[in-house]
Amino acid sequence: MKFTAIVADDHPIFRKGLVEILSEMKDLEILAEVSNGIDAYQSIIAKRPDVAILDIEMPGLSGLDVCNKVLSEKSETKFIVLTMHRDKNFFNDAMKIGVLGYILKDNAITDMLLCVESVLKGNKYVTPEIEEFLTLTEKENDFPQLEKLTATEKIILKLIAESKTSPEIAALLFVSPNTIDNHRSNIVKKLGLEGKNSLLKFAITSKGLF
Amino acid sequence: MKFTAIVADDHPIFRKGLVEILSEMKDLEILAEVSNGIDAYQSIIAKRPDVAILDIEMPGLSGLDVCNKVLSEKSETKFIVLTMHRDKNFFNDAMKIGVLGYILKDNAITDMLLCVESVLKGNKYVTPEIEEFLTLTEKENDFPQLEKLTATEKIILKLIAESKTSPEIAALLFVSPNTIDNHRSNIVKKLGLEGKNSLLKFAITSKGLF
DNA sequence: GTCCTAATAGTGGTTAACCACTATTGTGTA
DNA sequence: TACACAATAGTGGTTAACCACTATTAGGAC
Repeated sequence: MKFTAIVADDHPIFRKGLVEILSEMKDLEILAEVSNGIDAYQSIIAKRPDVAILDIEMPGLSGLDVCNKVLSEKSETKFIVLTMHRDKNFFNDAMKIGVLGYILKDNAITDMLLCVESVLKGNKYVTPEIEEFLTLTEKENDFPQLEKLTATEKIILKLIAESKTSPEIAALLFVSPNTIDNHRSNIVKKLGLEGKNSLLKFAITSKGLF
Repeated sequence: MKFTAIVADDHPIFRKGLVEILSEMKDLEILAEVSNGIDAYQSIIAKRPDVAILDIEMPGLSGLDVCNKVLSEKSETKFIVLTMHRDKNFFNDAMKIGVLGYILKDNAITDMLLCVESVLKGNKYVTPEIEEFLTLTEKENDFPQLEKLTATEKIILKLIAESKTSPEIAALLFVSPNTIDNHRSNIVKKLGLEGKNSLLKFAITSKGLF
C-alpha cells in the first residue's frame, strides 16, 4: 500500500524540487501541492494524508499554525516542517506542537528522503545541523499571558499583527465575522488589554514573540 | 542547435526544482549544476554556456561576484541571477554589472521560463515584482512623504503613535474632534495610506522616524 | 452524567476611524 | 490684490473594533 502526502510551500520552484524528489519514492503518492497555509489546512482535513510536508514561513497561516490546528483536532497525519532560518524558537515550537520531522531548506536531498521515511514509521527526524543552531540565544518570552491563548486565538492574533481586519480574517478562515469578533473579545480579556484598538497595538508591537 | 546552461545554487532542493523546470525546455541543455560560486566560475570558464543561472546568495563567491568576474573577461555567456530578498542594492548592482535576467526565488515557474527564453535572445528580463520592491526598499529607508506634513500634522502623527485616540488628541490640543478627524484625513492622503486603521499602523511601525 | 472549555454564531449597542464634502479665518507670497 | 495653503469646524455617512450578552455543539475530565 502506498503512503500519501501533501506538500505546502509558497515558493513554486522550491516546491517543484520537493515534489520531484518525493515522486522518486516509490511507496509515496502526493495527493496535493499547495502554496499557502489555509489551503494546506483544507487539503489535510479533506484528504487525510499520512504525512504533510509544510514550509514554516508561508503567507497567512504558517506551517506551524497548520500543524497546531490539525493536531489539536485528533488527526493521524504526521508532520514535517521546513524552514530557511536556523531559529531556535521555531524548533522549540515545532517540538512542543508534536511535529515529527524538522528539516532546513538548505539540507541535502538525502536528508529530506530520510526524514520522510523516518516520519512515516512514526519516528522523529531532525536536521543534522540541529546542534549548531540550538546554541543560538533564545528569545525570552515577556508575555506569559500568551501561553493562555488557544491555538485558534494565536492564529487570529498573528493575522491581526499582519494588519488583517476581522472581516478579512473571517474570510480567510471560512468562519463568521461574529466568531472572529468573539475570539477578539476573548483575547483582549485574556491579555488584559484596554482601550480602542488595543489589540491591534499589542499585536503589532509584540510581533515576533508569537 | 541546443542552447547550453549551467545552474548554480547552494540549496539542493531548490536547485533540483530549477534543473527540473529547465529540463522541460526542449532547446536547452544543462551542462552542469553546482552549489557554490567558485565551482560556478570554473564551470562557466570551462564550458562556456550560453546562459548561467546563478543564485546571488552563495557561500564564497556570490552570484554577482561570478558575473562580474566572467563579464570582465570578455565572455559571450549571458547571466540570470536569482535571489530570495527584495533588495534594491542587489538589483542595482546586477544591472550595473550587465546581468540580463533578474528573478526572485519566489517567482512563478513561468517567470523563470520566460526569463531564460528572453535572455537567450539577448534581451533583459526582470521579475514582475520589480517596481513593488524598488519602491518598498525606498519606503523602508526613509519617508520622503513625511516632509510634506505640516507642523500640526506631525504633532498629531506623534500623538497617534503614542496610542492616543482622536478625541484624546482633540482634548490635548484644545480643538474640536472634527479638526483632528480632518487632519487625520489629510495625513492619510499625503502619506498615501489605505485601509482601516492604516494610520495607526503606520504611526506605530514608523515611530522614531519623526 | 455533570462540569468545563473551545469554537462556533448570533443580537444589539457604542465609539472611533475613515471618507467626502463644504466653509471660514489667517498668513504668507507672487 | 489674488492665490495657495494651513488650521479650524461642521455635516453626513460607512465600516470596524469593541462590549455584553445568549446559545449551541463537541471534547475532555471527574
